[in-house]
Amino acid sequence: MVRGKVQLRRIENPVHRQVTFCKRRAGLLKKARELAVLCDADIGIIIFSAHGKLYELATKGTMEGLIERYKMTSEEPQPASADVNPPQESEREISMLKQEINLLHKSLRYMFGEGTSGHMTLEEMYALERHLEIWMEHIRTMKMQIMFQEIQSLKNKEGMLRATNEFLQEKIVEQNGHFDVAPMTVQQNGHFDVAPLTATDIPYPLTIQSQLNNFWGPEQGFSF
Amino acid sequence: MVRGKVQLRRIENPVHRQVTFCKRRAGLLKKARELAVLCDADIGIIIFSAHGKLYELATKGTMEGLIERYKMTSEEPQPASADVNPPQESEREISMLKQEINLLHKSLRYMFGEGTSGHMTLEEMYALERHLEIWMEHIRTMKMQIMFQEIQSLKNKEGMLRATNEFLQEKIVEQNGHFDVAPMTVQQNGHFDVAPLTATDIPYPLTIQSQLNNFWGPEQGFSF
DNA sequence: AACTATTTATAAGA
DNA sequence: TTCTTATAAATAGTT
Repeated sequence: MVRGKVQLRRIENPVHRQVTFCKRRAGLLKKARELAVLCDADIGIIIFSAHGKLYELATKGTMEGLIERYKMTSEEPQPASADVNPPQESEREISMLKQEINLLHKSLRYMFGEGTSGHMTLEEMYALERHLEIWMEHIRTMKMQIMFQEIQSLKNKEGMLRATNEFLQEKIVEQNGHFDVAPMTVQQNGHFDVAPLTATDIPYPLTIQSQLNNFWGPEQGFSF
Repeated sequence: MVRGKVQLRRIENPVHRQVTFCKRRAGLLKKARELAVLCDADIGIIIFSAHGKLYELATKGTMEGLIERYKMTSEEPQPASADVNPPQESEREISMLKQEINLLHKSLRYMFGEGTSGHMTLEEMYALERHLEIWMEHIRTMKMQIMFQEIQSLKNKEGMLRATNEFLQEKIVEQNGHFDVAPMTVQQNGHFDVAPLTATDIPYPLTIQSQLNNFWGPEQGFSF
């Protein structure tokens, strides 16, 4: 454009070309900055020199941000491809999602006793606490159901055995006319004391265990 | 500029601003095209007007192509900052993370019976199946521990009561010289049959239930 | 990198 | 928006 109009074609002289590239590149970026300021526009410019060197300008935020916005805007006509956020948004979202997944994994590990809770941060512990409150409700409900079943079963068995004992004792009294068997008592520690008997090493039928296995069942109990 | 130097600040008059935007935008793009041709450069320009309208120029290939090249070139020098992925990568990652979180939430809901499994897709069911396999291992382990404790406790009680019964029967035989009490048997259904006794509505001491509650404990059992 | 003669871009007005 | 035009800005060629 000066001192001899420039032809709109590649400058063959490498030195001339390099100089012109340098000058015009600066001019282009200056014009872009002016346009951005004067007209309140957001401009991103990417320039690759003939040798592949990168020059860039982003008049607002980062180039990545402008690119994201570009993709959002230019893809809108095709609403098929869903959420393309600005990059800070994307990164924040990724970070938050990763955090949540991490917490869920840790929670599961923690719940099932695989992880050492020492690896959790305080923040994670707070979050986990909230989750655990909900889960504890479910667990308590399940526990209560199981307890109820178990208690019913034991009540039944205990009652039967006690009735048998009473019956036998009555029989003895009936036939003997006097008590020489002390009444059986159930202690708080869950052990039985029968006065005239040393209750060590008393054999018991395996059928009891079989029945219990059947009651809990390999597919029953906690298998929900 | 012309007829009065232009201040490098936003043009307040909206009409002037719009006109200037139009003119200078055209000029900028023209300059960019000239630079690209003269100096054999590849240039991409993204312009967002103040109202969000997009204008773009790519002197070689498509804007997407230039963006890809930009990301490749600009990320190479900084291998330190971790995952600044190309946008498809980011989107894919977000999508996958969201999917996993969704699955975990659904799994928890499913596990604790809140959700209707009908809302899960086949893919989710497969993934959940893999998770459940692991969790089932933990649950089974826990169940086995509880079963073991319970069985030990019941063995103890049953053994005690059986010993007591045997002792009482011996007592009777000893004093009577003959059997008129049928031996107690334990059936597969978990009910006791005592020959001379109709075992309905037999009272039992509440201490049994108290002991069981203590055994499971409001803070014991599943409270891990 | 600096200079400068010109061309080019463009602000204001129509 | 587009055209005109006076003038500022950009820059090719030179040093």
